[in-house]
Amino acid sequence: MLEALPDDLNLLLALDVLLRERHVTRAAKRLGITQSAASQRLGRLREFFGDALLAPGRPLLALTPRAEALADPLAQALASLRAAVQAGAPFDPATSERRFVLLGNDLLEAVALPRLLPMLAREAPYITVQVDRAEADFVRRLERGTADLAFVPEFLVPPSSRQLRLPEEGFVTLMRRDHPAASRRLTLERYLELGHVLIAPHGMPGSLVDRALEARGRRRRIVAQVQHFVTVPFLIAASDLVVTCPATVAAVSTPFGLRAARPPVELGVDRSSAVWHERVHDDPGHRWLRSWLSKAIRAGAGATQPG
DNA sequence: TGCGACTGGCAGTCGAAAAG
DNA sequence: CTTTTCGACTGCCAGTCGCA
Repeated sequence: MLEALPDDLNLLLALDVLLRERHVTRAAKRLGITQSAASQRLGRLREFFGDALLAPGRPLLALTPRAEALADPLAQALASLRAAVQAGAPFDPATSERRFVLLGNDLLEAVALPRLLPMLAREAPYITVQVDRAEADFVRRLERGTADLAFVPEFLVPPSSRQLRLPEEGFVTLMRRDHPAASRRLTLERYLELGHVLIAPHGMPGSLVDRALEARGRRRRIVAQVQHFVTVPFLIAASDLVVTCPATVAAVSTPFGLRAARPPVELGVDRSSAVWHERVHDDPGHRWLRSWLSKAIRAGAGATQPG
């Protein structure tokens, strides 16, 4: 009879990594073992499950149906196990070698990391932080435990999730300081005559501005669409294009000497949240991360307002 | 009975070579 | 280029034996 679990539970850790990477060499690096050792673990897993699990493919190995069926339950089980182990263990930031995975956009990297990293150097020198792009599957990644926190628009937060609301912030329209429109009040008619940059992070729902304009039966001319916030100041400073964006973008654009104007359409405020899964709510390490986040938010409150 | 030394089996690692 | 296989080596662990 097939045993329920392999004798060596490290095999399941290896399987989890192999199914994620779909590449024996890369999985070996992540596991901290040699490629041949990873290959041998895969061999034992194949024998245990009586299935190839990973079939030859390019550029990545292909998951068999059995492996597809195993991937999610295995990831969730391991995530629960890690959470259980971590919940029972004291968390000391001074000695912890934990890695936190944050999901967000490049603005998170530009704004949060410069505050976070000096604090880590001071209080938690062995902890590492990885920022991945927040995409439509962020809920699944939190569930699976492959991410710790996601920074997303509030309307995307699932009702069941734990969340910390980030400070609301207004929108501004940015243009270069000597832009022909910079010296006059930005009316709706003038706004619609301009060429616009649309920031549309990959995989996330689209533009608040265009929805607001559409409600009034108007349309703007989008000349360029980009995925990243921090590249926008370069575009704006070097062209006659304008961008309408959260005020934080203006705050990180200071070196470019851009002019921030009040958008001529009512956009309300930008509401975002930091979201995490119930499973890690009581985890001491996760609590520590969130307490830092709360402090950083309070310290950084009061973003740039349009002038 | 407890302790330390020794031994054999097993699993894991590495480097090299073969295969696809 | 990547994966698989093979042989040599190493470390761990359980079992055995001798000794106090």
